[in-house]
Amino acid sequence: MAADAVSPRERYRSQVRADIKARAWAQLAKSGASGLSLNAIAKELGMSGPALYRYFGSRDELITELIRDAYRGLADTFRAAADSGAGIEGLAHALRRWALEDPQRYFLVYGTPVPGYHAPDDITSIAQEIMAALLDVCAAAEPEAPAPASAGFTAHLSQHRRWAGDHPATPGVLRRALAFWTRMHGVLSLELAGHFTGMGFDQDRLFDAEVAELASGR
Amino acid sequence: MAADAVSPRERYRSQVRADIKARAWAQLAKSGASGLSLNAIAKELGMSGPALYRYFGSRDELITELIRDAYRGLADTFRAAADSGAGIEGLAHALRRWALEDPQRYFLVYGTPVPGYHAPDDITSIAQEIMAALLDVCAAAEPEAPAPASAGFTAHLSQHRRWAGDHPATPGVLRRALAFWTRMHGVLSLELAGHFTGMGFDQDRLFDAEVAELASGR
DNA sequence: CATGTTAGTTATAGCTTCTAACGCAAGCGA
DNA sequence: TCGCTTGCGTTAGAAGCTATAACTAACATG
Repeated sequence: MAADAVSPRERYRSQVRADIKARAWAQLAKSGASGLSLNAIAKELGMSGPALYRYFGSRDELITELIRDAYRGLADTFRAAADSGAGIEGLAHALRRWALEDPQRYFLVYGTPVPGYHAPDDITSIAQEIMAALLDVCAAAEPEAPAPASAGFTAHLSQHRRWAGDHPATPGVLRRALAFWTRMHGVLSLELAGHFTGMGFDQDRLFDAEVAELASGR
Repeated sequence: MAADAVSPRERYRSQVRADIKARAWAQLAKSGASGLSLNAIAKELGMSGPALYRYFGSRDELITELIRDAYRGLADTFRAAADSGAGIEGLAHALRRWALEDPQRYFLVYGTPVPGYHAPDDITSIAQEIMAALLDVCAAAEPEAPAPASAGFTAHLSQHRRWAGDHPATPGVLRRALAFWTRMHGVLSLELAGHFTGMGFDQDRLFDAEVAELASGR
């Protein structure tokens, strides 16, 4: 029955944690990760600084939680796209929508690394979920075009496929998944960082062109 | 005669500025931009905190100077490669060498943007130098392969080429330069951020494969 | 030599993260 | 229902940061 009934204390606690994270996301979007201030969040919530440490042990712990949620959201987005039968183009556009929704969230996952920082294990396992969904989509896509220029590397991949876990992907699919990752990240992160602003061309079209070349096996 | 003789004061001043920047680069490589501390640098140089403000007006000013130097170094690297007749492969490997030399320096240019920050004009003009060198190399490369998948975008580029300045590049060259930028950045920044570590494959080979596909017009 | 410039100092304000010690109130078990 | 425990929030404070202000000492120039 009420085996999963949460105590009022826990209800309140998780509510406050959610409030804190909501403010943290807002600050992150406005000022970036370096501008995230626990003190400021506490004041916004009407409580005084150190109270926040009841909910998150440190600033790093809060940021790690945000990173975890970002990975989780991206994994869900990829999984939903893969399960709904989206092809490579569909997955690419789902990725771009997710990224444009909150660029700083994207950079939390794929942005500048902090030299000392190591993500906890459960985050790397979410990263594997993302890769698995990507492999699913690539495997279901059109039979791969040859791509002779990187035939050697594809052969290399067939002997170094531990990162794909137990996914039954052909070497060509592995190659395609890596190409998806590197190319989509390349065009997307430059766009999100604003390196294309003022250049005059249509950024939607650039992305679509990259997707088209990728999907056509080129 | 001694019209360009610098006074001992100026000599000393620029020497101290250089010392400060050297320490700043070291801190940056070790702890990233967020871990850069003016106080720590001052103590390392044997002077007390506020003395440093004689040389740099603020922390932001110092970081902007580092960003400027990073852009300058990348522009020089590109220019040298272009002038020595390097092809697309040569330029790509020059870029990768420069990036691996100091990953945080690369991320200073192409990493996570800080929402409020706008680079001063002289930095964006260095960015145009970089683009010009890239266009030179792409223009001198093999006659462009068709790349039919993005023919529409190439046509779009031919009408939005203000960003190329007065460079006499064909639309195909413009397209190729953009592809170089997005793809090389994609694979490089993932490598530098450590997203490939532990995946098992050879990162040199992945980069070479991406370069090969790019250079073959695919 | 006198004067102005510049590099360094200390003191201080205001911000940050984070720890420690305390009070109060809400929930839980008997 | 009573009392105990648990946990939340408080203030105080340490240690760090950026940055400014006021002052001193050394230097360069008229």
